Amino acid sequence: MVKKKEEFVEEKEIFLEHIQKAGLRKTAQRDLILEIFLRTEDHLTSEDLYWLVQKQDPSVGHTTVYRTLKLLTEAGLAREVRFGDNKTYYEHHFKHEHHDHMICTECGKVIEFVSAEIEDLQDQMADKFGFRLSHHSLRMWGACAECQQTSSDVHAVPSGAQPRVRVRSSVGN
Amino acid sequence: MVKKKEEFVEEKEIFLEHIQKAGLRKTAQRDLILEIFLRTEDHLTSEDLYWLVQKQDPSVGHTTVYRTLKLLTEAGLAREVRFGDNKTYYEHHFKHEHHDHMICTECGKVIEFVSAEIEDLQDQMADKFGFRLSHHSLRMWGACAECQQTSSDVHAVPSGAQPRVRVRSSVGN
DNA sequence: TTGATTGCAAAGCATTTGCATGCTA
DNA sequence: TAGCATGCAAATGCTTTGCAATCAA
Repeated sequence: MVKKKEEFVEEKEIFLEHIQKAGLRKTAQRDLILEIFLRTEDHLTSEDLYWLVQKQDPSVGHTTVYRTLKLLTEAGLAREVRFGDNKTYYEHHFKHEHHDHMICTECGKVIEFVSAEIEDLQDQMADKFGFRLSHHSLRMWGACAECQQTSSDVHAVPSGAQPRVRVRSSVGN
Repeated sequence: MVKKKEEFVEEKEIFLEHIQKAGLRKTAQRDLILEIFLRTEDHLTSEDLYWLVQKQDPSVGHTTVYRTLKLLTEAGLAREVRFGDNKTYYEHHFKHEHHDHMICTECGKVIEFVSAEIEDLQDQMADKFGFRLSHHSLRMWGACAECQQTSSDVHAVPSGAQPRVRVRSSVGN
């Protein structure tokens, strides 16, 4: 069973469709960038992704990675997130249900969580103002369980790709 | 009754205290910037505030406004917010209870709202992960009631100071 | 063949920093 | 008087743009 060839079929189809609808073209660079992006389950900056792409094909430039990430975002495959260090991170969006982030200001760990209750309240709040919601962002900063034990004097969010802990959770159960 | 002299007494005291504790100095520029910031109930960028300050004293530079806003934030009088146009806005923080933002992507209007229910759920979620929360940010983007009626082709958030609609609200009542 | 795509270098933009001068405490 | 504050210019860091060469359709 040849698994490799079959990975991310759906995502690639979506990308192709988006590209064609917009009258754009499929290129080797875009394919490679998409491929590597999909393989990396992490929060990546354009810079981070650029270096990963470099390993496979040193001829690809910064600009193309930036532009492709924008494309992926438009296509609904990626989502931009910011954690407060003034950089734009990208995460998978397709088939990843909407989630929010808890960011540890000591070690930089990012916990993803899903809360249907919070989403419901948000929708209710929007309704109340006649607001038609397109998207939202909830981030909570603080110290994670581990960092509360180890008292450290490092307070900056470390650079580099942010580890991702994915958690589905509702307050109730 | 001389009202003018008595405005923002508490805020100014807090600022002075902060300044002295840090071994810094009270200056005419800082006083002016604080004064104007406090008088302006809006979401302001450093740039916005700079121009307001310019009107009163053209000798004040960009840098000082930037630096002073940082100071005000440290002192707990201001809070940084971002609405997605890649600029840092500042809003009053002292004696303004924590609130969240609903941002109209058509006209740029910003609605502030407070939801105790959402805050509660956030706290519960943090507890669940042993997270000690320091602060959070919830923003919701969409089309406001007015903009849903007037179909316009303007989609960018307009530049300049963002109008602020302040609303205290809970979903329940 | 046409026009989108690429990569480089340069430009943009918001923000920060170095430094000589000015001014509080 | 000591040393923090200021304002200018220059530097920074991330992102975008102009453009000539390349390449997909």
